[in-house]
Amino acid sequence: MHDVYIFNTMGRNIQLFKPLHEGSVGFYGCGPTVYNYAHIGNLRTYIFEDTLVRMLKRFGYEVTHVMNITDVGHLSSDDDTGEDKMLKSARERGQSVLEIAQFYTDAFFRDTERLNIQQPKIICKATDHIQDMIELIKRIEANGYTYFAGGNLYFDVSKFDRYGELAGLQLDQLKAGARVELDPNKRNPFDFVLWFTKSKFDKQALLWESPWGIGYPGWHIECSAMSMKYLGEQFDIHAGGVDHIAVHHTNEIAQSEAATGHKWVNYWMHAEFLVIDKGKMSKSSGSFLTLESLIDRGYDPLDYRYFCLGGHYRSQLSFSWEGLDQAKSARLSLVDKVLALKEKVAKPAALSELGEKALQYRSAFDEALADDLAMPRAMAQVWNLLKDNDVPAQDALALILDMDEVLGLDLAKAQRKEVSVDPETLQWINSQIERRAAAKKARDFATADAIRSELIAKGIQLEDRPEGTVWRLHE
RNA sequence: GGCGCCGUACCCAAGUGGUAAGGGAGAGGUCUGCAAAACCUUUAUACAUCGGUUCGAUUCCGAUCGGCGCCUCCA
Repeated sequence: MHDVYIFNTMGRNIQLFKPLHEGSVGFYGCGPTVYNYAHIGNLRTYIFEDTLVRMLKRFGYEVTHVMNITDVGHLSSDDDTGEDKMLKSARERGQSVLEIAQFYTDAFFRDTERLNIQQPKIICKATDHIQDMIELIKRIEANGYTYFAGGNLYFDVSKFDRYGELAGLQLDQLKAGARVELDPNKRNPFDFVLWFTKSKFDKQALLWESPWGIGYPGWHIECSAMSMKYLGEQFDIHAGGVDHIAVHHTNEIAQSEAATGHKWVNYWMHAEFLVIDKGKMSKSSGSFLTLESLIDRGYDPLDYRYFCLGGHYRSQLSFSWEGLDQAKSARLSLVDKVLALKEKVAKPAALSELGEKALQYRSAFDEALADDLAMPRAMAQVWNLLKDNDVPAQDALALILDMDEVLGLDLAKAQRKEVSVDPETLQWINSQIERRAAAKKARDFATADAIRSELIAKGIQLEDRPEGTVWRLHE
């Protein structure tokens, strides 16, 4: 097992990762609220989490990855003035909440699959765990951390000493929320709702019985309840986007530890934003790009995955079409190199028999991974390996495929796109190639070049190799 | 108003107290009838600005300018 260092938001420094149970990792990643499509900024975070899990597995850990699906309780604001996002979406589209949730859940996993993101071991829906949430809230209440006001059960942050530690919040800066419309029921602006029974919006189907009345859970409680259910009352790593630090995760910590009386999560990891036009991508600002829209523009989802691998997860990454083009070129080049290696050697070397040079690259690659998931440095090693002519081809192939277990670029399955061309076109192309070969033989280069031009105009690029002419689709 | 982050070549992006990884793009070359592909070489004399600490700073400290994020739903 390899030592792994990660940046812990709690403490804001890089720490040696020590799992609760040797050899295994309990990992909870905040999942999507399924009221709309995920945009590529959201997807960056899931690519990060996937890379993290792959890295831990590479170093010998057994990872139990849990992800929630938020299909209720996530309000458009954190007091009772907000409307539930799911209900709002359902109302606007004239569909049931169930239909909306299912539709966008499917869309989400279709995206993650196309990005070669491995499915979490456990995927849990909030609506399937209402009872777990109620039980947890009862514990919080029994421990004296709650109060009931205006029909809702609130968490009283003043009762929790360490409130705000994750984000470095200071409770005495209450006026910080001056811009926000305050919920008059709250004793403290940072208090948050555990259970709603009252809201000005029509709740219809999404209501459950509870000790506090018929209603629905606050947003934060689902992550506490479900993570504890599947990972235990204390577990190793909890990850999400940086936007969750100050509110969502801060509140999760407060309620979780208020319920159990002990520490909940050991390491907090947060992915920075994808920014576009000097701002984060968001559903409201109009800068909303889905994976589908990238595909429509001719990109492979893995181009985007490669793009994300180019920046460190704790740094904002600037998205631009030019940047995506660059990632696409680089990825295609990588695929070409792997294909060339595959053509060169019958089969890759066994990892246990790698030569010294290859082992050096492997070691440097692993060092980068183990140093807070430094993917840009890891990628540099990939390229250094591929450029080094002193590494035997079978070693290089074995190692690049080994590295790809973490990169997730699907290099093992890499193949030339040309295989998808229909037989008729194929026959035509081959006949053109034969005509050109004949012209070349007769030293009629004008005709030969004309044929080549005609093909390139149709997106077919010829390559004269020593063993004969081959072609490829040209983009 | 409070808290935090960032500013590295044409673009994306690492990194270090002792003068800068990698990728894309560009340039030159080898090969080729010519291309393409491949390969080779090449592309940052002040790493935003101004001070300070230091033998020495891009890397540490302070200020300034610019950008971003969170504090409000948000990955």
